[in-house]
Amino acid sequence: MKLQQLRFFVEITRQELNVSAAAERLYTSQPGISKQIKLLEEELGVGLLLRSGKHLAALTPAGQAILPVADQILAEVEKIRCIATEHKDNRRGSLSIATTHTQARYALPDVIKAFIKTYPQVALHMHQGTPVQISELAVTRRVDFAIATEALELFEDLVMLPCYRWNRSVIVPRDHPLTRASPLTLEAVADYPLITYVFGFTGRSQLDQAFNRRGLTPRVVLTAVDADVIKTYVKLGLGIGIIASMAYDRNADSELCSLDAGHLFEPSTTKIGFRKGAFLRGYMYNFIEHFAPHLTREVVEAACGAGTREEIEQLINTRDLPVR
Amino acid sequence: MKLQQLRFFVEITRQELNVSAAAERLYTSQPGISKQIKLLEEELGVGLLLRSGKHLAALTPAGQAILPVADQILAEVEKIRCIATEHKDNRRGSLSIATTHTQARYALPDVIKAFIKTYPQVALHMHQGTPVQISELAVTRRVDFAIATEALELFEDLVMLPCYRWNRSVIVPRDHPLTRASPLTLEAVADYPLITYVFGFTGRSQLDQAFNRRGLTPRVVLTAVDADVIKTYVKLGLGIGIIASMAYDRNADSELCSLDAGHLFEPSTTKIGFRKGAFLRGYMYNFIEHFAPHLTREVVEAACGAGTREEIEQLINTRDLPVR
DNA sequence: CCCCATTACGTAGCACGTAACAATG
DNA sequence: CATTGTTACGTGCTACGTAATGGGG
Repeated sequence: MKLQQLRFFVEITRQELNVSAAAERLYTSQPGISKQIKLLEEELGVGLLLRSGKHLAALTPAGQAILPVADQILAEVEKIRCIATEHKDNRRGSLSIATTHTQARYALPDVIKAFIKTYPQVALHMHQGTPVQISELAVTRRVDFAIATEALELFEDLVMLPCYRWNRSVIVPRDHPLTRASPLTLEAVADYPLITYVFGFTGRSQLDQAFNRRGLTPRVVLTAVDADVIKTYVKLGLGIGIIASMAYDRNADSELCSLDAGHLFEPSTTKIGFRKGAFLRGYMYNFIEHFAPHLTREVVEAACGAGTREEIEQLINTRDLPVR
Repeated sequence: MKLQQLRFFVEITRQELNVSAAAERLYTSQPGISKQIKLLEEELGVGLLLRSGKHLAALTPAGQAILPVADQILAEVEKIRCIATEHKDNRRGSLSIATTHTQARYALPDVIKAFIKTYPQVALHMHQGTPVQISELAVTRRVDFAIATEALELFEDLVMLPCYRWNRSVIVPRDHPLTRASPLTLEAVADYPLITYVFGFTGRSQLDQAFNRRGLTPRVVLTAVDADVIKTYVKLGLGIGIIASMAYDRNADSELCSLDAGHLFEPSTTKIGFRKGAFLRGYMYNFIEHFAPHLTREVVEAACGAGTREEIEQLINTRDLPVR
């Protein structure tokens, strides 16, 4: 058995059983892959792929059972490489982060800036996507970290650490009637056409929950994935916006007025997630701690050692999180 | 990176950094290993082994970090082989069991007999040793199962499933005064010179505990690892014996009398253990279930999935175990 | 008829073994 | 001086690429 053979096998399944595509992705020839797979099957004495005529149709039961193990092996080979690099030069490497617009635009810049300054030799890669896409990137090891408020908990293979809590503000054009409503109530907010996040983004679920619980059905006229778009349409007078408080910038958004709505909604928690069993470089621990000071290396390592999410929750009490 | 290189590296550490010994054990040449290690270090860009003069002195920090990952990879390669064999022919294979004399001689024979009959193509290997040796064999994957009453719980890397409970009998020569003591008491037992198991074997700790709790210090004149030896010396009149009840055979031991002592001692629990993450062949599940009928495949799989020992205890209530 | 997997075949690279060498206790 | 690790070198194997073949949709 060769590591290559496992690599070939895994890649074929990743490419939906298309050997040619796998060959291309691995920069090798398609007959080479074909042959190695055949050799592997021969050595194991059992077929891995079902051939129907001249193309691959499915995995055999053996193939299905072996695939996750092969995948795991390849991940651990990477882990060895990673450990080696860490010991060779712990200031050089790369860091891939997948996150949503909100985090990338409003929560991360300061951290990233400081990080680049501390680790100029670490290549940073930022990926953006929906919470589900982000999580999948982390699960499939294409990024080191996923940072998001939603969806991370859906993936069993992610270690997920709460970073900070935040709440929302209602943003309205200057001298909008709501600026005089004091205190601000859900009912008052529900009176106006609403512009907010798309479902599945940036704590949208908590938002809906709050209205539902009060039996209110706000008139949502427009949804967007990011606060910048929302603010733009609020400025156009199409409605009032509800966005994460951190997304309001007093200077840049001087045409708008921000009304704190922290008392109207349950706070949301932004989390950082990474694949279980991943090897974290020294600078990765450092990044996490920059982003969420309570997540020291010790805490993160303890959380990795913990088996279940309940154990992690015991380690990190959500109520103690910093609030933004 | 090649699997061989990892194999070489792991084997060198297993052989206490002796490359020649590793070469011998892997049926290859020592220069070959030397070179591959060098290549591996070169590829990773970091030393794995510290050379002092002309022999290896220690692992570098990188080597220490990489070793367990390499070991894990090799284990998973084996796992793949194992899965393949299972799918190829699920009645053929091998089963290695490490256990103590007591289990091998008195608890296992029936199970083994039935097993061999069901799976004539499975090569059975029985290893004997102290509970600690047995556990280590399982941890280092040299055997599939460890079966013992003691020590298994000391090894974090073992999944450990309770199989049955048992208690002790006092064995005495025919027409010994104790045969007329009714009911049998600890005090009465402590009056006579005692022959029983060596410490660390076959529930010896529970035995000591019982006496201690009553402030008794029995006069132990002889200890042995197995009941056969104990019985021999009891027959010679050197003292009375305390052995696992199952070790008394009415026919073979007709010169001796067995007095049930179940009311004097806490029952002991015999467990079966195997390395975490191991792939269990179909016949292995079958073996376990033969040995401990409550450990069905479903229960065992659930226990493997469970993270902690507490979770396993919830699955398998010790008080519901069969008693022998 | 195009796409895709397999077979055939040649080559370049490399893993491994033998032999010689060096260092250590 | 015996043991052990490294260097040198030759060879046989094999992984991989190119070209040709064959089946399916």
